[in-house]
Amino acid sequence: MEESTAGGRTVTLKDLANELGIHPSTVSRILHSGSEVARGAASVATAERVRELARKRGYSPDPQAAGLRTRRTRLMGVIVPRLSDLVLAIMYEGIDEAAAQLGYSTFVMNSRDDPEEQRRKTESMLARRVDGLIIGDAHLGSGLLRELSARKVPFVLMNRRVPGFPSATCDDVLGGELVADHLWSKGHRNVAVIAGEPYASTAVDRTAGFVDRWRALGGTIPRNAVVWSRFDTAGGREAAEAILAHCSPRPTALFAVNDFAAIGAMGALRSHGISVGHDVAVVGFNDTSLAAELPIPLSSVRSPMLDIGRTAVQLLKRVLDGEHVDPVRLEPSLCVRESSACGNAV
Amino acid sequence: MEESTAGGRTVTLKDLANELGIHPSTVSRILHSGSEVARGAASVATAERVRELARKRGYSPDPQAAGLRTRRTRLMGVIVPRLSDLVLAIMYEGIDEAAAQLGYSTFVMNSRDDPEEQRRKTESMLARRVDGLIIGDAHLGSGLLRELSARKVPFVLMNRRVPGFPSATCDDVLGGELVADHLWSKGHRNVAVIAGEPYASTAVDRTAGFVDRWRALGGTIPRNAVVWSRFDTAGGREAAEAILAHCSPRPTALFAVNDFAAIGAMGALRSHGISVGHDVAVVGFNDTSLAAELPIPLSSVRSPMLDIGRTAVQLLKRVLDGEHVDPVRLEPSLCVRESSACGNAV
DNA sequence: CCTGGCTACCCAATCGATTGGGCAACTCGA
DNA sequence: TCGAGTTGCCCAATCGATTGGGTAGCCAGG
Repeated sequence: MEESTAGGRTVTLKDLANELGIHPSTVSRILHSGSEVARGAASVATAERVRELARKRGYSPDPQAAGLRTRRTRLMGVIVPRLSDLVLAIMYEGIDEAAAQLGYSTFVMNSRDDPEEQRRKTESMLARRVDGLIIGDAHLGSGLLRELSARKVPFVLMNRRVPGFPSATCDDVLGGELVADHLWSKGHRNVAVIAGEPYASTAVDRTAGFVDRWRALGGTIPRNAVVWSRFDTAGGREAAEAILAHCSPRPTALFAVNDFAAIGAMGALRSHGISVGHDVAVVGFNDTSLAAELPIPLSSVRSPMLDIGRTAVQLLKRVLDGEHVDPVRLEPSLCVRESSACGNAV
Repeated sequence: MEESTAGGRTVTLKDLANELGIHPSTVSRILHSGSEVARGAASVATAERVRELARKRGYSPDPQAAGLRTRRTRLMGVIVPRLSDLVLAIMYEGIDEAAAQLGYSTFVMNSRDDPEEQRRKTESMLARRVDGLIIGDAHLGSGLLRELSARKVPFVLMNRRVPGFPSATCDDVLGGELVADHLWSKGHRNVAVIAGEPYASTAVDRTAGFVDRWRALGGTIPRNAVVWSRFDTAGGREAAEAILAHCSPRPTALFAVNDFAAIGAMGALRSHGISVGHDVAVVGFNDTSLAAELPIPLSSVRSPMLDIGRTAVQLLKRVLDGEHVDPVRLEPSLCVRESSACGNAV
C-alpha cells in the first residue's frame, strides 16, 4: 500500500478521481483547500472517501505541476558564505526546522563571500524559481541587494544586516558592549580587538559596540589595537601576531568577534609562551559548541543562532505574504569562562 | 535588459517564439537540445537569432514546467545527520560544487541520526520529486535502504557505507590501521579507543582497522578499552572519563575515531591534570580545520572530505544514468602533530 | 515529369494540479 | 407553486516546456 512517489508509478489526482468516479478538480479542492472551500466542493462523506483513498494510495501532490499552475514553489533559497562555518550551519538548522513547519523546503548555497559568486548563486536560486531568499552573506554597501529590491525579489537578511533591509540578526552592538563591560570590570585597561571582515555588519557592530562602550567607560583604544581579519582560525592567528608585534605594552585582553578567530588567537598566544586566561584574557563571540570544550574554555558571547535562523524564515514568510517587516535583533548574553576569568592586577 | 526571473514578468519560450515569428517548439529545440537535434530543427542563422534574443531577454527555462514534462527535476536530495557537523558540512560543499557542475541542484536535510527522522526526510525529499538521494547518515542494518532499493529509488551512500549498496567513503579501515602503526611505532603498548556510534560504519571500520592491526602487531586491547560514544565533544569527554575510571594501568595513548570526540577527550584529560602529548598521546580522525589550530595541535587522520562529496555526486549521476556502480573508498593519510609526537618511554 | 530525400520548420498532445464558472437537483419560504 | 438559495459536483482552460509526428518547398537523379 506504500506505493507513493518514486521509482514505481506515481499516483495522481486523476487516478484518485477515476477510482472514485468523481472529477479531479473535486479531489483537488478536498485535499488542498482550506476547509471553507473544501466544504463547498463536496459532501462530508465524499471528502472522507477521498481522504481515505489518498492515504491508502500514498498520494502526494506533484510540486512541479502545482507550482507551474500557481507560480509558487514553496521553496526558499538560502545563501551563506560557507556552510562549513559552524555559525551558519546552526542558523541553517533553525531555518530548516522553521521552513519545514511552514511547509517550505530550502536550497542552500555557499558564496564564499565572493561578490561574483553571490550574484551567480542568487541567479541560480531565482532560476529555480524560489519564492524568496534568505541572504546570510550580505556585504555592507553591496549593490546586489538594491538590485534585488528593484526587481521585487522577496528576501530577508540573516546574520548580517544592512540598513534599509529586513533582517534577523543578533544584537551585535549589545554583544560588543557586554564584552567591554566584562573586561573593564575585570580591571583590564589595555585591550585589543580582532575585528573580523569590515564588509560584515557582525564584525563592524561588535567592534563598534565594544569600542564605543570602552570609551564611554573612560578607556582608550589605540588605532593599531583594532585589527581587521578573516573569521577563521588562521585569520585570528595572524591578527594576534600583528597585535603582539605592534602593540606595546602588550594588551592584557583580546576581544575576537568570532570564536574561531579567538581560537586562532589562543594558538598564537600559546606559541609565544603567553598563558591564556592568566597573562592575557581572551573573549570570543557566538559561543559555538567548541568554546566550552576547549582545553582552556573560552569566554564567549552567546548569540541565539538557532533563533536567528527561525526568525529569518518567519520574516521571509511575512514578506511573501506582502507584509512590511522591520529588522529584528535578538539578544545575546555573555558566558564567562576560564579564558577571561582572572582579571588584571588593579 | 536584465528582466529575467523574479518579481517582474518572466520570459517564456512562447515570448521568444512570438517575437521571432517562429514556433515555441523550434525555440525549445534550439536552446535545450544537443547540437544534432538543434541542427535538424533550424538553420544556423535562425539558431543564432534565437540564442541572441534569449540572452537579451534574460530567458531562463522554467524548471517546473520542464520537470513536469520530462519527469526529471535535476534535483538531488542530501540527507545528513547534522550539517553543523563540520565533517558533513565539508562533504556537502563538495556535493554542492560537483552537482552544480553537472547542472543539478541539491536539497539538504538533517536527520539527527534518528530513524524516524530519516524516514520522514526521505519521504519529504521524494515528495519534492528529487531525481536521486545522497544518504550521509546510513545506519548499519537499517531496513530503510532495502525499502528504497525495492521501490527503485536511485540513491548512493556517502560517508558511511553499508555492504551491498553503492557508496563514497573514506577507507576507514586503512585509517584505523595507520593510527595503529603510528602509535605502535612510537612505543605505546597500552592504548584505548573512543569508538563512536556502533551503527555507523565510520566508527566500526576505524575501530576494527585499528584493533585488528594492533593485534597483528602483537598488541592486546582489553575489552573495556574500547568505548562506544557519541561523535561530539561531550561524547568524547564522557568516553575519556570512562576510560580513566576503568582502565588500569592508564593507557598511554587514545585513538578517537572523530576529531570532536578527540577534543572532548583532551578536555577530560586536562581536567585530570594529564598532559596531552606528554603523558598521553591522542589521535583523532578527519583532520578537520580545527585539529591543526588547537592549543595542542591534534594528530589526526586526514580524510578527503571534499572528494567524498564530489564522488558521491558522480556516483549518483551514474546510477541515474542506469549504470551499475561499485562502492568507492578514498584513501586517508595520517597527520602527526604535537598531541602524539612524543612516544612512550620504550 | 516523377520520385526521393533533404532542410527548416510547424502542430498538437502531454505532464499534473488549480480555479473561475457552470449547472443540475433539491430545499425552503412565501 | 414559484422563485431563490444551497449543495455537490463537473468542465475546461491554464501554467511552460517537451517531443513524436508531420509537411511545404526545394533540388537532384532517372
